[in-house]
Amino acid sequence: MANQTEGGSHRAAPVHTDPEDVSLLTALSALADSVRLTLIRELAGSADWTRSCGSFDVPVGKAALSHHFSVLRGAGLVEQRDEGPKRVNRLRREEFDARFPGLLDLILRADDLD
Amino acid sequence: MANQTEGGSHRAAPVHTDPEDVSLLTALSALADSVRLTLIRELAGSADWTRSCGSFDVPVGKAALSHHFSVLRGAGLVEQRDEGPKRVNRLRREEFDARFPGLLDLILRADDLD
DNA sequence: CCGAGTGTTCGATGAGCATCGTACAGTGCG
DNA sequence: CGCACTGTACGATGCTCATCGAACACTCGG
Repeated sequence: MANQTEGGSHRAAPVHTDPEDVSLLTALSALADSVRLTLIRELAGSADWTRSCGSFDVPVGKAALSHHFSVLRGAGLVEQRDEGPKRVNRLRREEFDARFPGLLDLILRADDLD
Repeated sequence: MANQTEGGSHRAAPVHTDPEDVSLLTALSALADSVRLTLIRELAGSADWTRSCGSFDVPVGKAALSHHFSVLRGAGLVEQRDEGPKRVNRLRREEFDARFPGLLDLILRADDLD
């Protein structure tokens, strides 16, 4: 069934995955990409719901960017919400950390990527 | 015949990478594979230098197995040594943990892979 | 109601990589 | 020495995935 609650948006709601349902392999695969790593780290440096998808400084086009956010949602790392014409993001810190303790901290603490 | 000293082996020594020189992306990429994850976990359940490469229960041929160990070495996760005709392995727990604190523990503690 | 801005979807493309089979190179045992 | 065992090197193959361009959908401000 569609879970389209209140009758505000006529837009396809982003599909989220609960971190509890994410396998270790899925989580690691989602993190093993430089673009997604950058997204997560930039997101971690901003307040929740303040960054739209297009506001990130990554060297890929819109289509690829949309794909990356889809992967991040599927790994339980990012939550999205439609706000006007934009889709704003939130890093699921607590939830993801409960499933994979320390992993997110490790990613954010690292000083070099490549 | 007892153990061989420095001048004994005429065999190509395995190329190792110090965990300190491993990037986060390289580490995550190495871990984001079910076969390698299995190798690491099986290795963690055995004493150091007791497991030869062929002694692991993974559904791949010799060639692929050799490749996986090469990746694990390159990520600073595994150390290898030639012992007679076999190549025995050791999980670099302390060293890798010093570079990426908690990551290895997380991998080993996880109860499901996929 | 139109147009600018934002993001998704679709099909195609290219690169990387996991895998295999085979040939090759050491090692040690009989 | 010759042979079984172990692992690596190499070339080929097939699949996954990151990316792009273009078309489409939705929102909001004139």
